Amino acid sequence: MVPAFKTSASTRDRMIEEARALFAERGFYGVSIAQIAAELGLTKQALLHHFGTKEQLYGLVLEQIAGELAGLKEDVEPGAAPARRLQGWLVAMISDTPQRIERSRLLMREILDNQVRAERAGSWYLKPFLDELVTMLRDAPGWSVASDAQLRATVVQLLGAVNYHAVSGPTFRGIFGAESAQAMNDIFAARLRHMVRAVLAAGPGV
Amino acid sequence: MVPAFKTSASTRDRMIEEARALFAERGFYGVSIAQIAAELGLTKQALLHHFGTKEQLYGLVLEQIAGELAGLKEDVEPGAAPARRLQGWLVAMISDTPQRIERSRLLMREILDNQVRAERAGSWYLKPFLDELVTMLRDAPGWSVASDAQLRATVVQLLGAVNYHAVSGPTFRGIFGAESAQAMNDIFAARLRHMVRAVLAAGPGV
DNA sequence: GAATCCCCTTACCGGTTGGTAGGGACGTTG
DNA sequence: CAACGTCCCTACCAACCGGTAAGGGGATTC
Repeated sequence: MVPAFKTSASTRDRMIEEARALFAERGFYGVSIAQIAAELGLTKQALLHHFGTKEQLYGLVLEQIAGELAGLKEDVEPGAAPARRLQGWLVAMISDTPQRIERSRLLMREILDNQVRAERAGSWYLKPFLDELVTMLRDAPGWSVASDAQLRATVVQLLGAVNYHAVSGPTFRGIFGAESAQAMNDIFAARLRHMVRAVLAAGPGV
Repeated sequence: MVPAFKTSASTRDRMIEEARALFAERGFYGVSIAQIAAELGLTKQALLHHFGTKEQLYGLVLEQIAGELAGLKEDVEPGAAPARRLQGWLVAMISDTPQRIERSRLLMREILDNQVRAERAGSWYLKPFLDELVTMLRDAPGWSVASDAQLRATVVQLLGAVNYHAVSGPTFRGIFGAESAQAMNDIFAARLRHMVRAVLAAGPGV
């Protein structure tokens, strides 16, 4: 009986996956490494064996997410115009796959916490991603003359709407019920497409 | 020497104030009651004397915020048209007074955490506030025919942009520097006004 | 078959967590 | 002056935190 790969690699991946889910759900300080390990039927020392410290495990989760974000450029309509691709990317981001919601939650938590844990090694996972969005926006017609501050303010506006929607989804589901939240989700997607179009069309001057 | 009020009330208020600042900065699990007390030169037992448990102290902070949000309706241009007041309120929210940023941070954390701690008594601070915004929007010209889901999706869109901006401010200051962040802030305020105007003018159909 | 490496275990560490018990300083009230 | 309530203290607790030390089982390698 020959396993296709060493089971060790798979265990390590499962650890990162579980850590990602729990960090997204409860935050860095809200989860202990023992809890992550227990979820996989292991002890915390198994985790420490692979990652050394809790901070490093968390760092790997952020790295994984940064990698996903970096790869998004190619994922969404690679040949299309920049404006079209920016829109496609933002709309894709609000689809409610568990992995994407996890990612939004984790990024939001990282934004909230990073000034507290700024000293952590390799803390700046977000900057390349922001720069990428800024670049996509700058390539849109009419936006090449925009200042960096204008581009960033616009990106934050769009990103904020998208991420807030993703993150607040469960809460609204709790408040208003599942079917109402689903209706909200569909309408939000339509509104988002329109908003991106309107923002791009209006240009930086506003 | 007769104090105007018992100093005890003042101490209690200072405790809530300090707890609010620290919970906003580091989150519920990121702060210990001993740290909150130490910031005031007291021991954690002084805190426990007033509030019983850490959860109850946190609950009081949320209650205080809920009270502020409930009072916002009167604060901003009480006589103006609903659309105008909604815009005024959203713009006021992004002004960077420390208390407002704290509030945004805490609300964002609550949204992220509430499904984890949903069982905590009186968890529903957000609903009245959301309902209020929805009501303001429904009173805007052209929006009276909108469905609840349409109104909520729109509110989330606006609220998301505003809160994300408030929360991510420190992070962007860290990434891009203070002066760049300030320029971003000014531009964002202008964009926000325009966005609210555009959203209100476009109506729910989009 | 001995040595080695990988993966994960039990046992343990010092430090911190939220919370309890009890007492003392102080002002108010009878 | 005695009784009492408020406010905050020291002392203490069990539970848990992240991390270290050491070793065992099992496959791989020589």
